[in-house]
Amino acid sequence: MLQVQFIRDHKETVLEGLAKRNFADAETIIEKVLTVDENRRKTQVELDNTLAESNKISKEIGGLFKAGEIQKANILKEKTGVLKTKSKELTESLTALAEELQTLLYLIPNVPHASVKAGNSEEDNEKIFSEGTIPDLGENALPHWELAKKYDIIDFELGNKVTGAGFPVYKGKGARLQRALINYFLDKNIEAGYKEYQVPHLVNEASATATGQLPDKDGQMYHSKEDDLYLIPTAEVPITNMFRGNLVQESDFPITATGYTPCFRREAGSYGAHVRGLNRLHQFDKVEIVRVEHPDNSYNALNDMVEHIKNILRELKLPYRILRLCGGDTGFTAALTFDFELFSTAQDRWLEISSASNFETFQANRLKLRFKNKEGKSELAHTLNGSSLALPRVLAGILENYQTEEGIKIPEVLVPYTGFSIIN
RNA sequence: AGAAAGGUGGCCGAGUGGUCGAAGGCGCUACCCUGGAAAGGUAGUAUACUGGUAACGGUAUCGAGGGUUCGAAUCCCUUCCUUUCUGCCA
Repeated sequence: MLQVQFIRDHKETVLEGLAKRNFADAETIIEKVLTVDENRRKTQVELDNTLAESNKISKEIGGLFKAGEIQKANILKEKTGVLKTKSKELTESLTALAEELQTLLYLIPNVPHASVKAGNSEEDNEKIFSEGTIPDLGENALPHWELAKKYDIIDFELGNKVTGAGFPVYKGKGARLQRALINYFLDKNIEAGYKEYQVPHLVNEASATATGQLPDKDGQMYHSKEDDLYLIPTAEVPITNMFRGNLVQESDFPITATGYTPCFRREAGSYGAHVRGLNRLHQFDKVEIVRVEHPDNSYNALNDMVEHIKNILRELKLPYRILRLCGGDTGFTAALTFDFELFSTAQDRWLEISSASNFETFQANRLKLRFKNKEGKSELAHTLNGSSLALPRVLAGILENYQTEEGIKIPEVLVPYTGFSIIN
């Protein structure tokens, strides 16, 4: 959520930013925000004055009662009746205006960073880096879902039976490879200075709202109605919310966190070949990294995160590229996002495996996550997060890119974690 | 799940209807004292919204939301959370 104050002071910047996202009706909404905000302030002042008067009279009444001047007190009492009605009305309109403002602000996405290019879809994303060799697998290369069946390491039908589509069962070496990847990722993150957390997999409404899942993506989360809890779509939600409402010291920066969790997504409305196999699931595993940073340092931090993820993919010897997302493809809450895509040789397409973003103050505003600056004032911090990394597509990439006549080789760095070097 | 007790500022803790944003202590900051430090002394030290160039004001906030009252941290209702006991159990 953007700060009203910011919109008030930097209207043009906001409009230019939203134009890069191709955000419809930006001008209308911003104008409305400004009008409602002005009304809100006016009402606030009027209410404050009314209450001030009422408070003053109450004090006088107290004094009169003490002095035994009951009659005078009773006269004043009548006066407060009018003020009470007035303040009640004003409170109601203030609440209504505040709600209206809030609803409007929830509609407005983050203002993209200066480096973000205008654009509508993934077509307009900029490729800024690529690395790794795409292996020559020959004619007989199989997509991962065929390989999974051939070696009996992932069972989609079994998951179907137990739960439904999009909930695979990992078996034998498949399960061990999955567990190895989780441990490997966590170890890499810890080595880079991230503190490991094990967090709840269900969150309350306040948490889902603070990181921006609600109200924007309501239908995309699994929801336990009875307890009013949401299954997390990403570890970003519980991890970032650990810091909700905090007032930290500048010396606490950088605050870094990593955690492994399963992620649950309803993925309502996804169909077709692009969702085959591990490409899109209702439950998948992911290791996440989160940072809370001083505003002056958040883009350095984002850079660090990108370098860190590069490093992991380099070690795994997987061919990948990095995209800087265009305005239209950048998530609602992010100011700048780098997507990492892995080349799936057998599917002949790029698969998104990580996304690293700086949210600037957009999340911190809802989170009320602040720090004391040098002047002793509290100021919103910047939050960032990234996947390091998402499991299923990395797994798919390994299966596909490392397939040989003899079986699927395991990347060298993973062998100490798996305890075997080939799946055959 | 049932019963009881409780939720007050960065922390501890007092406060059961009136100048209480809240005693006292700890912590923190500045200054005094000191060769330096400790101890001691003095002062300051919540957040949000809002008015004002500023100085300085106003309003709200004692878990949250309602209510009673001229007036609520204090009384009533709802709700959430914590602790203890009982129950259940990985």
